[in-house]
Amino acid sequence: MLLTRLARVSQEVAATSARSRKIALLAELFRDAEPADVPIVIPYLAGRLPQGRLGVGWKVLSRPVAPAAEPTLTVREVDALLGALGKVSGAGSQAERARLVGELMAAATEDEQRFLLGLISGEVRQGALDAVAIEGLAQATEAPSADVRRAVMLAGSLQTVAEALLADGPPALDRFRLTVGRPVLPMLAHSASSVAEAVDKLGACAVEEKLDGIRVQIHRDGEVVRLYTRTLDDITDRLPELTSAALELRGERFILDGEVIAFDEDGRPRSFQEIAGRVGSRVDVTTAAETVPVSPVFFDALSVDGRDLLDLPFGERHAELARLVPEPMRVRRTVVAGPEDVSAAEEFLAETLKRGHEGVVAKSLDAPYSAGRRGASWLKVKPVHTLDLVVLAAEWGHGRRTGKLSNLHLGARTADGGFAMLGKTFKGMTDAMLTWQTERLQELAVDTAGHVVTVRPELVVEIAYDGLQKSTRYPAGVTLRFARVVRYREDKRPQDADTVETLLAAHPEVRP
DNA sequence: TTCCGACAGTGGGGTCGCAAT
DNA sequence: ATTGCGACCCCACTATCGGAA
Repeated sequence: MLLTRLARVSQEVAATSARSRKIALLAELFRDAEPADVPIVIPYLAGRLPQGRLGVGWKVLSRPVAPAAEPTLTVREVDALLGALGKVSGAGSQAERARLVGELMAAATEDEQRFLLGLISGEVRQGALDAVAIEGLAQATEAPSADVRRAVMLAGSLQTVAEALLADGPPALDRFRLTVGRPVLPMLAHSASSVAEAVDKLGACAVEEKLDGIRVQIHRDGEVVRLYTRTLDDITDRLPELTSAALELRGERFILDGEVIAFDEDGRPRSFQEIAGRVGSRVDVTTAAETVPVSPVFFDALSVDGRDLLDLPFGERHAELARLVPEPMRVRRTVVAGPEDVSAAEEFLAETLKRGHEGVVAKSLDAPYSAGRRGASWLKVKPVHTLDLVVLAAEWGHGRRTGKLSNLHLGARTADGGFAMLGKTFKGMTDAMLTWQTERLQELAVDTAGHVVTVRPELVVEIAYDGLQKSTRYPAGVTLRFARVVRYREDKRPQDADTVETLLAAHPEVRP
């Protein structure tokens, strides 16, 4: 199949906003793909490269290359070239990668270049990723979409399911079962603004500590243990403590879901930054393990002794977990009967925060494990802090925010009467706010060159954030975690904004 | 008819590791 | 040695479609 066909379909998919139309367009293309093209065409149209990342980013992609006049590239040629690109390493590799990208782009027409650019940079912006591609695949093969989706979650890969399905038809879906050693996409949580709201929605539920670490799925088959992250990367070699912990458990074969965290000498949880650094360390694992030893804390069991527990209600899965995992290695929790019990849940949240954790997750006791989905049966509750900060500058947006000032630079007052930048945010704005702030900030602009518009520090904005963390980037030595806009405070003047001093006082556990 | 779940998009900060300077 | 870049951890929120209520 020619790449130009994919580029054209991707453009059509992007042009329509109707999801049903996107699905139909993808299905038509999938039907026409030759078997050898399938493992390439499916991920490409889901906006992803089968090779994953290539070591090529904006720096290389932004170099313009004269396009070819006629479309001649086949998807298999492109795949072969990108495959080679991903394998380049060692000295001179950056130049070699740039050369290969240049070669590919020179062989592509203008439309194809645009498509390849989006693909390699991970920004296809066609309004269809895996979930829509799954629907398209289901339509193309006349398989029930729920079955296809389930198979993809269990395989952890759209591509393998697509190949099997297009080769052998719907019966091939039966081959995808929960298997120890093959990671499944983890279940995710929604947010609730309070414990009361969460308990109200769920009724009888477990309220569990929410630990601020790294999600881990642990597989044991006899003496073999493997660990996977939320995105199904294998991190077994980086966390030897977890392998030991898994081997000490009573079961021989199981899949558990949990979080990796670390404690300091006083038994307080270490900061997310320290844990993420540890999990990210690959080269000198021994030293990293001595500096920041980690522990697993489990909260769910997906498979025990070859039995698939995914469809069991959470209450029953937890009973299995409790049989296998001793108390200290399980997440702390309390069970509430319903809204009449909300004070117990609130008390548990207060205790959890006192122990230094992030918040709680309320989980319905009768919900199955919805792999890969952000089910409404898990609701996280975290305390939210707010500040009044001053807008120091704004950046022009991309994609659907093109032409709008989007990303705000936020400052707090300093002792000398100036402002210290604490970070940026583009979150929480409605379209109306984007339009309004684009106009207002341009009135305040003092420097409009480049993609950052610097403004007079006069506009006060209320910002919500999850916490403070250390920073080497910002002048106060700290930055806000997950900052988002609540509303503009036109009733406040910049001299009414919060100061760095009060911010630091509110978070005594964080020192710049 | 209205409501709500699921999705895609828009990027944020930090850290590590590798290659280039 | 230091710097720049890319990959991957964590994440919030809004707009929109389309099925459920």
